[in-house]
Amino acid sequence: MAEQVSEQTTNRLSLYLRFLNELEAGGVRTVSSKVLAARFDLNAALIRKDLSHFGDLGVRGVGYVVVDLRQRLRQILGLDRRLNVTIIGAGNLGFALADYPGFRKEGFRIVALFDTLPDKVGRRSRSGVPIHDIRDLKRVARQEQITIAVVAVPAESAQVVVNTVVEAGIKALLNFSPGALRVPPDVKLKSVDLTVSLESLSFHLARGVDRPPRP
Amino acid sequence: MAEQVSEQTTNRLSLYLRFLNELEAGGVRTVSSKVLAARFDLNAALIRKDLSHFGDLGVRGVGYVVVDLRQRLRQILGLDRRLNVTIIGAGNLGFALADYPGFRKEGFRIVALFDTLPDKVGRRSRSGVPIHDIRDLKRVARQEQITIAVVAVPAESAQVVVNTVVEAGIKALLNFSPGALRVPPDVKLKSVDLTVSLESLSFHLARGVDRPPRP
DNA sequence: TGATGTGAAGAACTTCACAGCA
DNA sequence: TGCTGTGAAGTTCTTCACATCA
Repeated sequence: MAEQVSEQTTNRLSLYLRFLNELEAGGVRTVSSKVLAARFDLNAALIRKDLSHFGDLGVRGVGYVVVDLRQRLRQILGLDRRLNVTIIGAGNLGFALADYPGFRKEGFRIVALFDTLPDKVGRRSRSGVPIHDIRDLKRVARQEQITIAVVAVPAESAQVVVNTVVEAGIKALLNFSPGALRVPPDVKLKSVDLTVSLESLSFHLARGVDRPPRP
Repeated sequence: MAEQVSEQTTNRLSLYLRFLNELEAGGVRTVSSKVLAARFDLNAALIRKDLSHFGDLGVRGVGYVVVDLRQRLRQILGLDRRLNVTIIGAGNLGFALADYPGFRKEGFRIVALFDTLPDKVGRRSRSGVPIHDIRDLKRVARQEQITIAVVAVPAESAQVVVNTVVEAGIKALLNFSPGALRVPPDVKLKSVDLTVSLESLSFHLARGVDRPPRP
């Protein structure tokens, strides 16, 4: 239970949790690894392995008790506490993310936007998130107890911004800028590279996605 | 050279290409797998393996000729042709993506937005992308030769929208909605799940990102 | 009986180490 | 000599198969 848990397992835990939310809302009492597997097109053993990292969460012969597993997953994922998020970069993407309803749903709160442009600073996003000057990041981060930063700035300024964020003591970053960024080992950086995603699609189109599957 | 190439390899090819663009702009003649490896914090052998899937692209004792490798990668990734992209969902996120400069850079052209709301249809995004009625998807897709669709709609409508896109003959989808979506085997679906990404960060915060690295 | 938890087998991916060639 | 291309070894992740237990 104290071992390393892989990134892949972690990501799947999120998916399981989302499904458990639905099941609980629907009043379902228990769920088996088989049902979870069917839902996500995964192997049932993989789901049991994923969950077994965190103790014996299931009941033999029965499956997993929905309310219990849901609560446990929320705890494991750290969603049982307040998570204050900031978005750096009040451009189109930053604004869209600030108002993205999906974030709010699982308990994340977008508490601040940051930018450098004087005519943006002082304003608010549509949903009311205030825009601060990036120079105030450290102070605001402490005041608002921000633990996660979303970086949505142009590629050129990405590394500088990331450095600023790290200096402000924030240990978890979700980055939307392209390019290789460096962070200290105690900081967790997760990147969403939109260009890589599109190019991967282009590759599949170029190759032909319908070539015969492995023999 | 005709074998299966893994998703992971494909994604890295995009990164290599981006770096080669910089090198070519800087007038650099050749680059070794070692230099590429240092840049991306990868093993040099991995880079050689990635590239060797596509023939003998390098020169022993020298490395890779920048202009040649760049051109070859663009070809492999299917970027040597026009790639017309549509965005389904003219909400905050859809608009932000439509105007995202990173897409245009590598030759992707956002040619259309789609939505269902009558007061959005007929308008244009800031950068001038016209918004169509989703019911016209099939016609517009053919007219504009759209090969890639970006899905940025609320979770509830995602599967319906994906079905519509598939019916319109589009074989490559980049999806931003949460949840498990189904597509036929000849369609390539790539999903960016923002909630999963944030929850993965939350997990690392909860566990402590600075626990001792593997012994 | 039915579904979990898990050691062992298998598959996929990465790194090592070196032959081979400019 | 220097760097690629690649078989073999190593590592990580997934699936199989079954003992175990409610």
